[in-house]
Amino acid sequence: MGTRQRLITTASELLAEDGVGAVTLRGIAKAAGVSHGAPLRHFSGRAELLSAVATQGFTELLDRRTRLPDGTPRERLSAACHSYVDFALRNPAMFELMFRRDLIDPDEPALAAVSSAVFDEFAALVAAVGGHRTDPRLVAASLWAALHGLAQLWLWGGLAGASFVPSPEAALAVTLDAYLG
Amino acid sequence: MGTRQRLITTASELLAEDGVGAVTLRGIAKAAGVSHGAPLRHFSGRAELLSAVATQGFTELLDRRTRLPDGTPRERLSAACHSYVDFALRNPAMFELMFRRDLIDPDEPALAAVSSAVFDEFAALVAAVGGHRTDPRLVAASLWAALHGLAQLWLWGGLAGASFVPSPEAALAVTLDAYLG
DNA sequence: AACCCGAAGTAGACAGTGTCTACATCAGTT
DNA sequence: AACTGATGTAGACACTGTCTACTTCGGGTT
Repeated sequence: MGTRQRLITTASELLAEDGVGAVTLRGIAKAAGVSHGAPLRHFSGRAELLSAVATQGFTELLDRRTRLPDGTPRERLSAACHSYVDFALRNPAMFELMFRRDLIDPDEPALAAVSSAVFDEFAALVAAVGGHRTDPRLVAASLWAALHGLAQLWLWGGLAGASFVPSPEAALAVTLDAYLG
Repeated sequence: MGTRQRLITTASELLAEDGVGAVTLRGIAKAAGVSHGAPLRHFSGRAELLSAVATQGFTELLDRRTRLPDGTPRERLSAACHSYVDFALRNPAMFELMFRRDLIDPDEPALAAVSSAVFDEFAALVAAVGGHRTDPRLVAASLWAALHGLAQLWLWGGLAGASFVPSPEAALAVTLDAYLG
């Protein structure tokens, strides 16, 4: 495995183990067994390396979409929604990195391609269900945002101090009921 | 105005002007006209200062809730939803700071109090509308997450590269229609 | 009045960060 | 054989947050 790929792999491992704050260029280099300047021979800077890591995250998200179980369009859409929230809760650091535009470069071609592919796939699932009053892609954007906010708010622990703490599954059920019920 | 309050005010101004990345402890001190070590006489560290700034953000959010126009419960809830997204889009840096748990301390008493008050206020608005099949607070959590995700996704520009770019107003309309329609 | 003491501010230091530059190594081409 | 470009190293620089002396100064106590 070349140094470039090992840097990406090492960064992914550090990310999963110690969180976004621990993913430092020098730390990655040390963990990969190279000097602190070596990463700059393969990436223009930290943003480009982390963008490559985030691209892997979006790719896994896309893979989950293509491996949905058979069933009615509605069942497939519901499974995709569960899958999105499940991915975020299982890989909190990766999920955070994927939407931290101060750490990654959203204009990175590979990253932009796979992230918009994720949206297009999702929009196709929404369109397949049908029965909407407006453009399915508009509904898809709204529903995706709802899922995204659910994951984000839950990871943030924003409701931890409130008087009422719902489970993410229960909140997701309400969300799906609102859109699909 | 005491130094402590001036530090908070200066930090808020820097945040609004130059974004989250520019809000550095030393930069705040310089802009406030004190030495780089002075802030530590009033705050235990960066997290405590930024938590105070974020608390002001949540307080403004709460103020918006208490100044909703008269009308039916449904109209008031709709106005609150618009207000939330509007706040996020108008104050992107503040909105980002308010949910960056690596920069602030969510357990800060004042911050935890006002943020959960925002949720409780919102849950009360949802409950006033009525007609839900489940606990209104559960619906409130789901709807809040939808609004939050909408603002977040829009600020992130995640759909900028996609083949279809909806306006935030249109997406919000779909969201409200799903929950209230 | 003399003393003290704690709060507030300053300046310096330290480790850590991303990035730049000079240098070394080494395989492949001409 | 000599050059060349890619790859890696080591050092430096400016910047960050935080810690630790050191000063300054105003208000109470004795």
